[in-house]
Amino acid sequence: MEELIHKIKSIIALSAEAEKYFRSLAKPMNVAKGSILIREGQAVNKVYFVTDGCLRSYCTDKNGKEHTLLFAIKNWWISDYIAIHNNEFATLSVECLTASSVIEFNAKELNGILTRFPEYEPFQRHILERHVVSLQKRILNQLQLSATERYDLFIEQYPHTEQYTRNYHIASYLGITQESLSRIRVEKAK
Amino acid sequence: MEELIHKIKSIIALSAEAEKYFRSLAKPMNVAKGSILIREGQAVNKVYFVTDGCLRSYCTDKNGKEHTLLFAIKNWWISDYIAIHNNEFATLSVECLTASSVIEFNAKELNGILTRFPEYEPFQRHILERHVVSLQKRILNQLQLSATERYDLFIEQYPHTEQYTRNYHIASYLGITQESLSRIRVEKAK
DNA sequence: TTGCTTTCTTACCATAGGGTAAGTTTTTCC
DNA sequence: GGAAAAACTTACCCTATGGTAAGAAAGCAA
Repeated sequence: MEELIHKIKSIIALSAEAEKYFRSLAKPMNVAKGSILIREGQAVNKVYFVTDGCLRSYCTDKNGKEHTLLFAIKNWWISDYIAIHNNEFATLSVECLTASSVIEFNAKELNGILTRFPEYEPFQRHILERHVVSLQKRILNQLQLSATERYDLFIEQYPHTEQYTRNYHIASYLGITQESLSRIRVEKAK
Repeated sequence: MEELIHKIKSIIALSAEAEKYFRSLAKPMNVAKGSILIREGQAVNKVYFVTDGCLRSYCTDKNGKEHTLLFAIKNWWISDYIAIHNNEFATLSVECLTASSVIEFNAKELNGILTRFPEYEPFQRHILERHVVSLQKRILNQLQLSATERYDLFIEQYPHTEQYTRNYHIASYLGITQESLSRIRVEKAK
């Protein structure tokens, strides 16, 4: 929690009052491995800030195959923003991959802070801009890199994440099958 | 221009003063087909709002192959946000696919409006949120759909865009070769 | 219109990655 | 610690998409 506050203060000047309000919305919690924080098809009204551990958001396609949109590690936010933005039911699930600590916020309340304390806006903007940049890079990587190159990049970008994730979590993030990832690993080991 | 102002006013209450300032930053211009507004490797300090026509942003990979990140049609913004956010030289180019009308803004100046008129923040947030949602959907589509399905979706999402674009523009957006797209079209025609 | 250039199509074969299923290893949990 | 479950690997063959190159069509310029 203190780290998050500190992070916010590094971006904006947070008044004592706004800080107090922000803290009143925050609900720190520990979540067990395997917990589902957001479930496909249900209403979404929470967003999570990860203080420790690793979570992922994923969707399930018509054949029952899972596709990972995001791994969230320390200092990332995770939720189903598509559902929140469009005011729809979740099309994504958010799953806890290892025992983690998160701070839960009610999405509407967290948005409300922007009305009450407009000084908070630049922080939110910072988060969103960073998010846009990382999504754009992901798309460009998907378009131009081979599966092996994407895997190498994943290892580089999420250095300690592999220990928390199953093989098929990573495969479903890279857009390949678990078996292909296994083959890639064999090749790399040589 | 009026449409953009109108759009802003539908999201936020824009004071007369802020509107005046906003207008002072806007530089409407007509651009010819084939113009390059942002060039890979150069400094980026402009963002463009499309009022008419069609543009695209793309990168060129190590083999000289182009990959389209975005088609921008009426009412979309386009630039190299990766470069702007990271304060780097452009890794993307922005090209005009048909004679178009755009409004040019200096990126820093446009950002400055947020400092001067914090009331503008929610509009910027709206743009960014919409952008995040559309990028996330694109990634999920890329992960779960076949080339044919992605093409169908493209036709649906960009209904009149095909007339402005070359075959290889669309192919490079879908993540396939021009030849594959050609084959897909033949199949669909049957 | 005529020719030149660019784009699109098509035929051929090549290859990255997918699917299945069996076997192996690792993890879980009692 | 040991049985059961889950995850991972491997061998086999399959399919979607890629690459090349040649030819056809469309766009453009004079």
